[in-house]
This record gives sequence, C-alpha cells and structure tokens, in this order.
Amino acid sequence: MKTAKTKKSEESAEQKIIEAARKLFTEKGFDSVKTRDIANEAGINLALLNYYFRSKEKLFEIIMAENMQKFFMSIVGIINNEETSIKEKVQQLVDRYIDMLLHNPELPIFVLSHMKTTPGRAEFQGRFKESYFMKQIQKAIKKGKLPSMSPVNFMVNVVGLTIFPFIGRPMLKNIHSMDDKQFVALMEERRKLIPEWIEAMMKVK
Amino acid sequence: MKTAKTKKSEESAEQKIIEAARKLFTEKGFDSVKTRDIANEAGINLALLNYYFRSKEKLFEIIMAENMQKFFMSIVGIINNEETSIKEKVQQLVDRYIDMLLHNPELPIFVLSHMKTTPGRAEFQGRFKESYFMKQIQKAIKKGKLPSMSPVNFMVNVVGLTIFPFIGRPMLKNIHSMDDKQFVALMEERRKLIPEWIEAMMKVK
DNA sequence: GTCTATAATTCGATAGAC
DNA sequence: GTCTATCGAATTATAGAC
Repeated sequence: MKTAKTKKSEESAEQKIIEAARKLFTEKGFDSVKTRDIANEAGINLALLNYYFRSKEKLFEIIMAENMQKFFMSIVGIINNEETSIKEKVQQLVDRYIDMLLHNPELPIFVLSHMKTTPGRAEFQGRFKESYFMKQIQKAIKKGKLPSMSPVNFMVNVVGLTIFPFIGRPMLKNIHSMDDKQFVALMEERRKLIPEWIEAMMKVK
Repeated sequence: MKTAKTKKSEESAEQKIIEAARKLFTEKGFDSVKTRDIANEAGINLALLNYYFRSKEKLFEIIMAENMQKFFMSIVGIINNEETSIKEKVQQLVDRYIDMLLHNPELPIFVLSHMKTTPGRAEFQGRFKESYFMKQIQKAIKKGKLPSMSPVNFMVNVVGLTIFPFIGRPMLKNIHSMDDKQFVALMEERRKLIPEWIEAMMKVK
C-alpha cells in the first residue's frame, strides 16, 4: 500500500482527510459514512479528523459547500451572459455540465439528495428564476418564438436531458448492461444531439 | 394523537411497522433511519420490530423489493405489448410513470440511490434491453424512421423527461421557489407535452 | 403478542503520551 | 502533529416478565 501511493504521503494530513471525505461523502452521503471509514481511506489516524475539523458535521459541511459550488456556480456565468442567444446558451450548458459530470459523476445524486433535507442556501435562491436566461425564454414565448408553456419546462428539459443519464447510470449499468466506455460514448453522442433535440422540441405547437 | 388515528389501531402491529418503514426508508434511506424512528412512527414497541422482522436489514430488504417492484414492474406490461406502436407506448409510459410518481414522489431517488450500491437483481437484468419496445426502436432506426443513434438514447429521453422533474423537485422548490400545487400543474402540462416533444425530437436529422 | 429492561456493539469524540 | 487508548452516547438486538 505504501509503495504505490508515494504521492499521497507528500500531502498534508489535513489535505488527505479532505480528499477522503470528499470521495466518501459524495458517494454515500452523511449517515452512511463513518468517521473511521474516512480515516482509513485517508490513511491517517481517527483522532486527526477531530483535531483538524472538530467534528464529522463540520467536515461534511465543507464538502457539501464545495459540491454545491461546483454544481451550481459553474453555470451562472453562462445563464447570465447577455451577449449570447438562447441556442448558444443551451450548447454551452450542455457542454459545461457534461464535461464536469464526466469527472464528478456522483454530484447530481449528492446535490439533489441533500437538497431534499437541507433548505437551499440564500446563495442559490432565485439564481435561476431571475437569470437572464429565464428572461430570454419568457420574452421568446411572448413573441411566439417558443411555444406557450411554463418557462420552467424549458430549463427542466435542458438540465434533465443532460444530467439525467448520470443519475440513471446505475440503471443503465444494470438493466442495459452498459459499461463505462459505452456510457462515455453515449454522453458524447448526447452532447451533439441534446441541442438539436431542444431546438426541435421548442417548435412543437 | 390517539383520537385522530382510529384507523391505525385497527391494523396489525406487523402492518403498522411495514408502513412506517416504507415511509421512512423510502424518504431517507437505510442509514439515516433508526429502528426507534420506525417504532415511534408505527406507534409500537421497539422490540416488536425484531420480533416480526428479525433485523433492521431484513425489514429494509422487504421495503426495497417492494419499491423496485413498483418502479420497474409497473411498465413491463407496456413495453412488451406487441400490439401497440412506439408512439402509443410513449404516451402510456409517460402516463403510467406520472400517475405513479405523483403518489410516490420519493421512489426515483430511492431506487437510483440504492442501485448504485446494490447490484441489480437478476429479476430486472436485461428487462429493458430485451423488451419488445427496444426491438421496435431498433427496427425503426434501421428503416430510417428514426434518426441513426444509440437506441438507448430514446429510452433515456422518455424516462428522463418524465421522472427527472421528480428527482429535481428539491431544486425546483428552492431555486425556482415552486410549491407543490405548481409542481403538480407542471407535471400535468408535461404529461401532454412529453409525447409531442419525443415525436419532434425523433425527426431530427 | 407486547412490553420493560438490558446486553452487545458501533460510533463520534477526547484525553494524554510522545 | 500524530498516535494509542478509552470514554460516553446512540443504536441494534435480545432476554424474560406478563
């Protein structure tokens, strides 16, 4: 174990704990992960966890803030850009999310699971609702360039078509016996197709 | 407490435990729920839980099997019907899932969370992949009636557009400040729109 | 079958040596 | 800073009276 992980011994204990916690909490959530699991994964002593982070809860809050940031903040720049069209925003959103989720596939379930219990922070409240993207969509609907429906549907479709496969990945693995390589190929196919689908969908009616 | 729940005292203790366990496990998962929570929710003594079900784990397995059944088996009849067209199947799938999930909104996150860790049962393996629905889609692609792409994409889109809003509900609540009534209205709108969208999407290219 | 009391284990956290 | 040892609370499970 020591032979292969030369890199890890160069990191500080604090850093090793954070990384172990990030991995385990993001995969399994708060209650399923035991502080001993984190210590083992990090290759450090159990007492160090409390020495550096005071409690399991404090450590979790750090990881949760990190994950929320990664999940939401990566797109606020895109949806509030006043220079780009709806079509351009859709392509950028799809690209950004697919890139990010290919490296952090557990993020959607983590974020959505914990938003069920944790009241969303003021930080993100209305971040979508009041975005320039939403205003563009509402305007397009008024002008008859998009079908008359709840503008939320538009956002749900873009986000859903993009991130749902990551959420449903265990289903694809089991029910469709899809391996990791096939999954990546599927997402690369969807990267091109989703913007085309969105365009076609929005001409309905 | 006793005054209002007259109905509950008519049920057997075993039944009350099952119902409490169903509610709590489905909402919060295995580790977050304590056996005491279940006993309290059921209004029975803690010891009865082990008397009837031997362990927390055995009880959980019952609930998980129930939920898996509800989630998957409700649609096998639809996707294996050799009399209906692709279009009809899409409408039926959307209807069935929306009806079911309006009554069991926690099901998708529960099922997908636990399929991450639990290897899928043989019961469901290949149940989609070998379905008549999949064969119909493959045939339609060959005939050029559907765009040439992975047939999995088709299934992912139908299922994703339908169940993703339930998974993303906490996000809609927080970020879009959407209440329950608005959510139901949204899903009723989508019930009509998703089949139309799917039809439009599949004409791309 | 249902309850009280308690055993057995797990888990988060800390004291204290080095 | 890091470790060993251990405490105290929480939690699952069981023994035994009724």
